[in-house]
Amino acid sequence: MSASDLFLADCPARTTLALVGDTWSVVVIMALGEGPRRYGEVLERIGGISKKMLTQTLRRLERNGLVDRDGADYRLTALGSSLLDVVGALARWAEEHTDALVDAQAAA
Amino acid sequence: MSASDLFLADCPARTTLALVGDTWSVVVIMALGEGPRRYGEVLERIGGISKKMLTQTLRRLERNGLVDRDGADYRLTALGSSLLDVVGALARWAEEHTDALVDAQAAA
DNA sequence: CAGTATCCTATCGGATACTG
DNA sequence: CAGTATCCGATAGGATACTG
Repeated sequence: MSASDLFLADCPARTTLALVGDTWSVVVIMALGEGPRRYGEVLERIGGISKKMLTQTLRRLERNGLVDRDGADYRLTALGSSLLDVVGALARWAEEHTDALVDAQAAA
Repeated sequence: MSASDLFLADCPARTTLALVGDTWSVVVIMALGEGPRRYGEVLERIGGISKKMLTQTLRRLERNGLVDRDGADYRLTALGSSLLDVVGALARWAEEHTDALVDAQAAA
């Protein structure tokens, strides 16, 4: 079914998955999904992120072509926007199922 | 728009996001999405995963109510299945946009 | 077969202080 | 304002060997 098999070790899709496999990428993408933002705006929008991690996350997203940068102005690229939908679904799931997750943890 | 705001630092959805914020959770969920599997089957299905990480990932998913366990038989719970759709979309995105990602990295 | 135990390195991520 | 530099602890993750 899949052209490239996610279950293969050398599959590039694995690398791609790793892109969102960290604490902040998803949240930063969501933040920029609201529109172009300046560094300081993103920093304020996202509670708890440090300047270090914000810079680091933005640089990686930029390096992977998901974010476009002009000085301190950041915005999603077309590629980044296409990820926004997927990531949005993930965030929505997270928000909707938080109770169930918390319950499960408590029961364990 | 969102009941719980993903951008707030103390939002439980953040914790939930962290659940898939690692290398293996998504792949393991995809693997179990194909049906109930035994430990060794999952290990063989997923290239490159170590026994240590498989066990660790399965335990965490179990603790969070996404995976049900009976001895060495594992399967997704209803909650886990609901995540499968979302995670599937993510995996599909990863597979579809691999080329663009690779190009972007090369250009950088 | 299904793990556990141990060791090791790399990365994650926060705190703080500094710079142009 | 928009970072960079440095230090620190915690976790991720691989390799290998061992156990019932």
